[in-house]
Amino acid sequence: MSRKILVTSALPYANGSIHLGHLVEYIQTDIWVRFQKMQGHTVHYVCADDTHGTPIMLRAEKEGITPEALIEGVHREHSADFAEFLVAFDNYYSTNSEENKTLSQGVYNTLKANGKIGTKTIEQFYDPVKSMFLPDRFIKGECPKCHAKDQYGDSCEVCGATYNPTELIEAYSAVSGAAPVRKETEHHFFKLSDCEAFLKEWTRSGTLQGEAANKMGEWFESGLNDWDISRDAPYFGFEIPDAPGKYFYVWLDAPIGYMASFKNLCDQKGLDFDAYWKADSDTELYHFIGKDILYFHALFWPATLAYSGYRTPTQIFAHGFLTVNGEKMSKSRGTFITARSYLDHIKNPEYLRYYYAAKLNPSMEDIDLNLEDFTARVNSDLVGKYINIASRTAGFINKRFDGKLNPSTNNPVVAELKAAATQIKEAYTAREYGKALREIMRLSDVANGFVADKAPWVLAKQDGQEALLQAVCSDALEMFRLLTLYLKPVLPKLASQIEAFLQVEAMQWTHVDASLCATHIINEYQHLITRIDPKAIEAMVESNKASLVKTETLAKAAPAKVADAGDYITIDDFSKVDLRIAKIVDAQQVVGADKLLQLTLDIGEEKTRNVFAGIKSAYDPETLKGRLTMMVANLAPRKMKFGMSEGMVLAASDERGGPYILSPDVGAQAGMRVK
RNA sequence: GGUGAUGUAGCUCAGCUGGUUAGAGCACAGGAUUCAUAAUCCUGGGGUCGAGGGUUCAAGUCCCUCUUUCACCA
Repeated sequence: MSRKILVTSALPYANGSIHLGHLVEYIQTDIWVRFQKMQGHTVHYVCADDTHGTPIMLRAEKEGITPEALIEGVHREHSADFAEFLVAFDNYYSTNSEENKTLSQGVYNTLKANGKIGTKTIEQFYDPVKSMFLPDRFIKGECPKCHAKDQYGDSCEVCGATYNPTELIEAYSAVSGAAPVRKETEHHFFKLSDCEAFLKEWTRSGTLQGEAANKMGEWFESGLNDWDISRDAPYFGFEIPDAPGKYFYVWLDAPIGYMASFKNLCDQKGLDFDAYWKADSDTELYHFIGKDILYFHALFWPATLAYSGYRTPTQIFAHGFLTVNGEKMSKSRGTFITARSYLDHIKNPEYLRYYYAAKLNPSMEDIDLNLEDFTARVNSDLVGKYINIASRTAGFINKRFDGKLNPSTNNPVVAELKAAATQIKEAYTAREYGKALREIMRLSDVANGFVADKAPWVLAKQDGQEALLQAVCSDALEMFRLLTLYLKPVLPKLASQIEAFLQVEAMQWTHVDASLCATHIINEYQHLITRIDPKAIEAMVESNKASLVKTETLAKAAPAKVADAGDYITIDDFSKVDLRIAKIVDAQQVVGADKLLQLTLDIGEEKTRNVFAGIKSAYDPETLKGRLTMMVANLAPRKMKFGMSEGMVLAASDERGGPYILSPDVGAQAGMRVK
């Protein structure tokens, strides 16, 4: 019976590149989707970039572009990465879309009509310079436990303590450096506490893995709190319909992005959206996610759907994280490897797909990418065992029989391979990819054993054994065909090359029962896959270290020589320089200037100062507005091409980089003398 | 700190509801073979199953304590 299945992977945040950790999920999902499609089911696989929120807004600002331009560039990059890793989405969309806006607002309105939305006035940190509320991550300060400096607002990276941003000592805004103030604001909440009975029932209905259900139990025990779903302007996202200046928290519209992406696909393909999302839908809906976002997908998401009139997910499949060489991915060790870097060095994405598949199971355990093991395993399994079966037998068929096959009837090894189909199918279905591949490799060993046993190279030298030689090699290629079919969800590109080589149609699971029959003609065998050169791995790791090492080397470069004895100045000499803390009230591009920005500085005088600073190469004017820095206030005014410059802003630079303007510590005020 | 998971041969991992001398692949050693872009086949060495205690006729598998690593704490 053909099933109708909608599958999603979590939406990657449009704030960075896809790396090997992300790919665990997309490869896991893609394999499952390809497998289900091979079964003849109707499957749609959708995803999108998650584009909203403060980090995106601030990054765009820092880069001097609009958020829309930022996410468009990232979308292009992400799409290319996924395509090259053979992750075959039926639609890869964006949460910043009309469909998503309409759906999000619709969900909100229905929740509200159902009495599930409330408002509460809360107190939050506010950046008075930037005029915006600050997420915890953007508040830094001294850890209240171990007194480490510059720790984030939620936890300390030095001692591991967790706390509220209110507990930070000498808190400051990571955006402007200003001391945050407490400010009241009204927020909208989704009354999750009202949904407890529903969620307890839903959790128990087979929708979650065992470990995930345990985790849920823990959350139920500590009690469900209402969920804060609004954020104040400025915020990059969707405005709440009946609350001007309030926006949906990114985590509200992100999962709705699954629906929006599918809606967009429906409009392209003429599919029935409601058939998949209406409350009593008989289609299946599966979300693949990382264990870190279980909370959002197992609590908020089903509750949101249930109380806004939609169906809930059939199952949530959570996976663990990726470690590299047994440790967390690390930039300094060169193991923080981007998808692009892998493609540049290793080139073949199917190696990684194979390795991940060999490691994946249905649990939430972390999986390890051991680079030596990766090389050994791919080379041995794929090249040594699997491909070798064709490589060692196709030559005889091509050279001696013009590509014509003539298999035996009743080969027991072929029968064994066919009999394994059910077991392999069950393993894929249950996301037991490791188990499936172990079985397939065991069968490859059996096939190689068959070839060794029949020794076609001996038959080839004996007169009168032509028929047997042809049968042995034909049977080996039939085994190769079956193995390829079993591996196709994992190695789709290689499988299609092999389909061309064997001259067979695109393989479906039912083709297990087919056979390469007598007189079938195959193409000339060409070597399909090469071994991984360990040097490529080394080069990849090195290049990911590169940027960091470069910085280190530069840092070690001799700093400018400070002073020779005799070149000292006196304190009086120094006092001649009137250094002041200046607030950058305004910053503008200077038309016609290559290096200059025009700054309007407040140093506590009645009038602001106009200063031209040669920092255009390093700063976007927008990010400077509101910042505090330091200037020389008593430098003689100088007429420049673009106007009068009434002072000088100080900035650091040498061959290692720059210019970097200075920032005073928290507490400094515009106009204070620096001495 | 609390909670969930995790620790099985050098490496990466299987071991279902407890049941004969604990398995696989890779790596390693010996042999065979030479069709295959050094691939394949056969044989072998190697583990007090994180530590300690308990339940049981019987525990890697159940219970308790400690410990390793990872994650989550909205």
